[in-house]
Amino acid sequence: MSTPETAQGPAELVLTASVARRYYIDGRSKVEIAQEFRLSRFKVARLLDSARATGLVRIDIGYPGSIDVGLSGRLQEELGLQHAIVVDTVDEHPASLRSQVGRAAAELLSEIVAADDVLGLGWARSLMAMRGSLTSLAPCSVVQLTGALSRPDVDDSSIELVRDVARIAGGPASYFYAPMIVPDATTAAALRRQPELARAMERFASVTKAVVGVGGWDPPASTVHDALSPAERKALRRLGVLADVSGVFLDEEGTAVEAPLTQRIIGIRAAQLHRVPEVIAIAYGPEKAPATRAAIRGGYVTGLVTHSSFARALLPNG
Amino acid sequence: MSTPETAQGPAELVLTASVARRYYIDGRSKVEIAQEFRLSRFKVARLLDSARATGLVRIDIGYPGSIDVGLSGRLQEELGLQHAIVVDTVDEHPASLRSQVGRAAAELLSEIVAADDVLGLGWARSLMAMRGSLTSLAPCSVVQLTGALSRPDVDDSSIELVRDVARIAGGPASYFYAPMIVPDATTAAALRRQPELARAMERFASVTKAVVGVGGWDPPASTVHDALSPAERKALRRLGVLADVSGVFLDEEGTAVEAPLTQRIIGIRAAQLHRVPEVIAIAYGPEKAPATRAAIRGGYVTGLVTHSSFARALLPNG
DNA sequence: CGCCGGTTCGCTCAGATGAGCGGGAGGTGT
DNA sequence: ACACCTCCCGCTCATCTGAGCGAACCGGCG
Repeated sequence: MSTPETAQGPAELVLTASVARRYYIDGRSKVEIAQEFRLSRFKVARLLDSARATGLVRIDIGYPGSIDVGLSGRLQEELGLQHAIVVDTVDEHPASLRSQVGRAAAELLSEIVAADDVLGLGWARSLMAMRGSLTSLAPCSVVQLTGALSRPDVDDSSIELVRDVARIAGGPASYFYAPMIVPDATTAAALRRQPELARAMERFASVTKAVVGVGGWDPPASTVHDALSPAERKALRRLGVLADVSGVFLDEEGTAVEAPLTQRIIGIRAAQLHRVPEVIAIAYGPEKAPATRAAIRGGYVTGLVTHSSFARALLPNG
Repeated sequence: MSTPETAQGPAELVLTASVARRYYIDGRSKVEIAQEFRLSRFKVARLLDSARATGLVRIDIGYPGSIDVGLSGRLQEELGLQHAIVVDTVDEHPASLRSQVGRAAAELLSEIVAADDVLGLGWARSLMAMRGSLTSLAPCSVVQLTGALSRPDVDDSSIELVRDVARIAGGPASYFYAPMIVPDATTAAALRRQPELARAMERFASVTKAVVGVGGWDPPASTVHDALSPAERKALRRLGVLADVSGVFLDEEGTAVEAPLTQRIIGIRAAQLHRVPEVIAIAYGPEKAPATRAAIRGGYVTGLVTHSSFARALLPNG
């Protein structure tokens, strides 16, 4: 009743276990095993089936490192991502999360970036953390995707990021000196016409891989959000903006929202970002899950590096 | 240094894990997996190999019941036994051991005895324990192999055992009323000529499976040993007797020893026992390991039901 | 610039494997 | 006693899989 258990006797059980060991541990073929035990190969196959069915043989996919491969795989499959890396975290402290996720992102980048790639970088603290762990990279071009957004608590600038990564890669860097948000659309347009910026922004079209942070509006957790006035925030919220990805505003469905503020942003535009074949978001802190979901839904993000609780928050069921 | 770890990046790791899940858990073929992931089937094979090699996929053979299948298998293989059942015991109390081992023996008997078998039964407390757990048996003949050996602490007689088992099996019983050891060879010879005994003993030759206990002389742990006088014990020891199996005395090599006492025993003879295709010993209490080893070495025992510490004592290494 | 050891990749082909089938043994109801 | 049923076994055949091989690629090094 309580134990479904196999009805077979102990001799068969021992035989089954021995066969299973020969097959799974010693790696012998069923034909060999059949000869050794004087069985038909069909009998061997049936014994192995029953060993699997009854739980005599247990196979589990382990976690030799800090990456939760199970969650990663589910995330990748269920959200249709090209890459998904979930760091298995117990410590949920933001700084710890950021460094672990940043390290995973650095490893991912080392792995998937080739010399002929053009790597676009957004601006986020998580990207800084990534750079901190980045030790090697194929000699690709590195492109700055947005202007700088100064924060009192972060002294690194966006430009430093791009130059550092380019230095590690040993490839050319495309960067420019401009703020991410300017006071009005006219200033922005003027800035964009500057030869230096115009040249840098031409390169957006050739970006093949990008790494970005994701900012959330609801709940608010975005570097961009923090830089705005209450009125500006309210305006965006009225337009249904839920997320920002490298200065691109998205609603719940992941559709790009053209806000007045959009005109004042110096950086890659929605259409260009959408055309980048691979956009990897680094996201931590489960409160950003809705924003990230929107970005993925809209196709603005095709890869994700995050941590366990975030992944679970993102997944439809558990 | 401390972690040999795979040198591959996280994306490959996740891919490998996903492929491994498809293959090992979902049971898909490598060809299918190759199509799903847009890989060659060779690549899939290599990923799976690396998953095994790096420990990403762990396969272990479990223990759903109380039987230690690993030890059982080793015992069976390394000692060349036809059957070996090792009960996984934590409690080493003799009575508990006896009942657990007895139960396993009962299950083994239910499993391997067929209607056309002739089942011989020796005399030992462990056989009593087996009978207590025996609930079903093919309708075979049951044959008493030795006379009775009364002990103050055991009220069941050998004959009861044979009749009980025959009743459970629903087959004919062959038994006789005689003591196991008689005072002299002449009395024994006279007894053996009795029609009743002679008829019963004729059946020894047709026994196809037997269950026996094993008695040890060094250290002493045998029902037979206990029934002897100090002088008799000394005589046997001088002849190199180390074990008794159903009244058959064996030396360290497992060779049958013809002692004066042998003539005084009513029961199956060494040569006849040796011809029984399958002799299963029920043994518990590691002190009997040397005796059991001798019995197996000599080919008098071809199957064993025992417990963990006994099995380990029996095995050459660990 | 060309050579070379090492590595990865995908091919061929023989051998291994799984799905499905039919046949026989043993149990069951009439 | 008979038909029926179910389980278990081993067959065939199409497919899958592993071992070994050569081609292509890569990163030094002369």
